[in-house]
Amino acid sequence: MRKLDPVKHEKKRQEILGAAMRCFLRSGLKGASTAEICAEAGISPGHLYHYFDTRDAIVAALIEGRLEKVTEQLKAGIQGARSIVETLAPELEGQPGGAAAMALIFDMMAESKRNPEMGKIVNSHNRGIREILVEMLRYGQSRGEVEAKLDLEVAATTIMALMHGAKVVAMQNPKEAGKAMPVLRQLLVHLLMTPMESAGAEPPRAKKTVARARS
Amino acid sequence: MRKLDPVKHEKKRQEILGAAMRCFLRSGLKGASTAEICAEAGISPGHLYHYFDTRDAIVAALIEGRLEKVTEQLKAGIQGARSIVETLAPELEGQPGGAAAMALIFDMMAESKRNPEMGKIVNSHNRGIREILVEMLRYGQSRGEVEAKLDLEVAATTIMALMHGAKVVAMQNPKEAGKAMPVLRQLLVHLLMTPMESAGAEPPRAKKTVARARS
Amino acid sequence: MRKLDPVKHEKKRQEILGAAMRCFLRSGLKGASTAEICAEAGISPGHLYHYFDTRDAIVAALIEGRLEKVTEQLKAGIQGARSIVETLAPELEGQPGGAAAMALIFDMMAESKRNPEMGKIVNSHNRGIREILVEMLRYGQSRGEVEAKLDLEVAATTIMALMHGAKVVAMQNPKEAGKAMPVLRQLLVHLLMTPMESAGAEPPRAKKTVARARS
Amino acid sequence: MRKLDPVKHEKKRQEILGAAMRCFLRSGLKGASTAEICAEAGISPGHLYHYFDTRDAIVAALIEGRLEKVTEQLKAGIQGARSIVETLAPELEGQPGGAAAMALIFDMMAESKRNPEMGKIVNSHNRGIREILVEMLRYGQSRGEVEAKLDLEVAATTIMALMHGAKVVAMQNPKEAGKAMPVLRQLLVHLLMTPMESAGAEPPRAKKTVARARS
DNA sequence: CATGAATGAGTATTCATTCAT
DNA sequence: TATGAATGAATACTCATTCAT
Repeated sequence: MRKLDPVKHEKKRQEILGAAMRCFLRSGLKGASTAEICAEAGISPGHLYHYFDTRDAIVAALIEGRLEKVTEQLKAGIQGARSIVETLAPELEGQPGGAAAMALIFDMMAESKRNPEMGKIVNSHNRGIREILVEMLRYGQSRGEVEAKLDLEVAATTIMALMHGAKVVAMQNPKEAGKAMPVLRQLLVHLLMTPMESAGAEPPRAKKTVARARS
Repeated sequence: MRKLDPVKHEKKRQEILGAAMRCFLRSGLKGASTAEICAEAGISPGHLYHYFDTRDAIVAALIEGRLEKVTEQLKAGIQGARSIVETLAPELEGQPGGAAAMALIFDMMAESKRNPEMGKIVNSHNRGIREILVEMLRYGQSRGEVEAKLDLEVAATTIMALMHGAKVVAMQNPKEAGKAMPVLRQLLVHLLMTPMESAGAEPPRAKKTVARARS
Repeated sequence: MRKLDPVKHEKKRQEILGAAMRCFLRSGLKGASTAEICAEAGISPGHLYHYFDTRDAIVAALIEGRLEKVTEQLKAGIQGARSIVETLAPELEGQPGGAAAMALIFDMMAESKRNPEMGKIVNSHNRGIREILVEMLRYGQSRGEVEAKLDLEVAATTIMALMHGAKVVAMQNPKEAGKAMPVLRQLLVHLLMTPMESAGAEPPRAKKTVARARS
Repeated sequence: MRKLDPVKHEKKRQEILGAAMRCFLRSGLKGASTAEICAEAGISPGHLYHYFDTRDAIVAALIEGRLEKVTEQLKAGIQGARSIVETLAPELEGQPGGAAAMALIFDMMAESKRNPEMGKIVNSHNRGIREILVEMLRYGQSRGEVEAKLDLEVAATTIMALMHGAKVVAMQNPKEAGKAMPVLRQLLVHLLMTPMESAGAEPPRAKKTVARARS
């Protein structure tokens, strides 16, 4: 008798989160008020707090959810045995939600720099994504898809930069960005595959080698 | 809004803009209130409206100023007869203002997607920057620094993606990003030197070089 | 509000009242919310209204209960055949609950001035207490413990003033108040023993002195 | 040009405080909302915060003001060369504002137990009042109006208890309280003047006396 | 040019209470 | 008997902006 229906509760929670997402897409992370969210969700202002302690809790849940989704997609890509480039290609293109979704992502990034609570969430997920990328690259190395001597950590960071950069230009100018995507893809290929001329001589600390990064 | 002494007026205006910038860096584009700005600028709330019709006008002026600065820097670089890579290198690295400055840039980008007024400003400047880049690349071609067959518009867009991507990772994880910057630089070199149409072709210039990263 | 098992119902009611009292002591009469009370009582917000029609009903019940307790204590004192001074002495000292309990009493007194419903309750109990005191004094007269000519109604009011005054100083400054209590007790003795009509007369019983207090 | 008219500012501030006091008298310290206060003062909700940082700041200012008034009255009394009893007599009677004013005083006392900020204010003023009383009593001793051996600190505390007790009964039952006031006055006289029988032998620590107080 | 008084809609959040289950 | 979903008015407080001086 304690919890009559935790399933229903969670369902409503997700419903509200959906409404909140629509509001944030429409009005921005700071621009959407609790009133707007309640109206969108079709609930009373007080009722919102039955599901979330705080407006920030909604934002946090949303960021977390979004990042989890990205993580899952990457993970799914890695397990799908497709080539790394094919797996990452969609990330180099626009988001499904379009410009608004990307604007929201930038809102979130900016917010995570100012609100330490969200900074933690975002940072932890960034780390998670980089780990996935590293794993993906390592697997790529074992298949010969990725240059063996590549410093995977640094490569992962670089890939993230490519992904984010692609998103920015996609947001600002989708048309031009579309044309640039194949180029970005070629840069990605180049990053993964660069043939090393100084191949013969690899000293333990790899003097003339490529993509050597040290933590 | 009448100005008796236009010089002094403009000076004060810039002073206020400086104060506003400090506030925006501190509290975000939406987070800084006019009250905060007035306090920082040492003026009364009413007086603010002698210099700006609206809070948004401050934001617009600030965005405009910031973009003009970037444009000028690029222009200065092009005229300094340095190589393209050298000119663009600083853009691949962190901003002077640090993470806060980058967070603010993302605030601005997000805002420009939602506020059409600012969208216009940002778009026009984006176009300006791309034109500068194109010009820069064309000049590079004439010097043999840039592959002749490169589609300059597309290359410019790609460069902008690299620049933005670098900023994002620099904001989120300055340490790792520092290591990735040389790699991004190598990708830039590759972009300029490679005939991108011939997919993944053999780059004759990628000799001792590519993607060597070292902290 | 229907009660199937009146005994159990009343038991639960008292349980809730206890929880409410703890909340009121902690957060004040206005400061404690129904939510806080429900949490403390371990029941759901809706369930509270099976036992009380209104938040005010809880307050009323609590005031009533508290006053009944005081009344009973006084009655018990009177029947215990102890001297009046001994019976009243504890009332001149601090409350068991300490400062919080006294603060709550003052909350209640203030509330009773503004909420007529509670005013009635408090007034009726005040009258009850005065009657008890009068009865007590009359019995004291019959034993020669109380001056025969004393106006008992007035004396009872005065005693109530002493009791309340003691509580105030005990709440505000328990340390100093502790030293003043014996003095108040002497004033009580003086009140009972002196024919008050003869203004400032020579008190034959004030032998070994009054009001000598030491810091 | 800095401050156009600090006098006007202070005047308005006092005006608002007056309105707030009326609200607190009407609805209680916790019961009066900022909206109610603004309406009573005839200002907009936002404007209130031009004069006070916080609702609590209003309460604090009000408590402080009220206590200062009491302090001044006592001081005026002491300097007016009237007898102590005459000076204190009005304090034993009802407040000018009637029951509501007293209810508010009890609200304040209760609040000062829960809000440390106000606790400080109230405590400091309580100390101030006790010091005035002590001074008053010392002066009385020099005039022979007060028994020489009286412990002035303890006597002051006792007097405060009488004053507060008088207020409580005045609030709860003004009619009966009116009759009791002369008795309280006699108790006060008794407290101040009690002739010590064990007068000859005053050991430093007052052995055989009565009203020996010890914590 | 400059002040600060003034506004009123808007902010997130809390509240006592009701109701379907 | 008991739950927790749901309400909507109320809470203290902030905001960009206007205006008389």
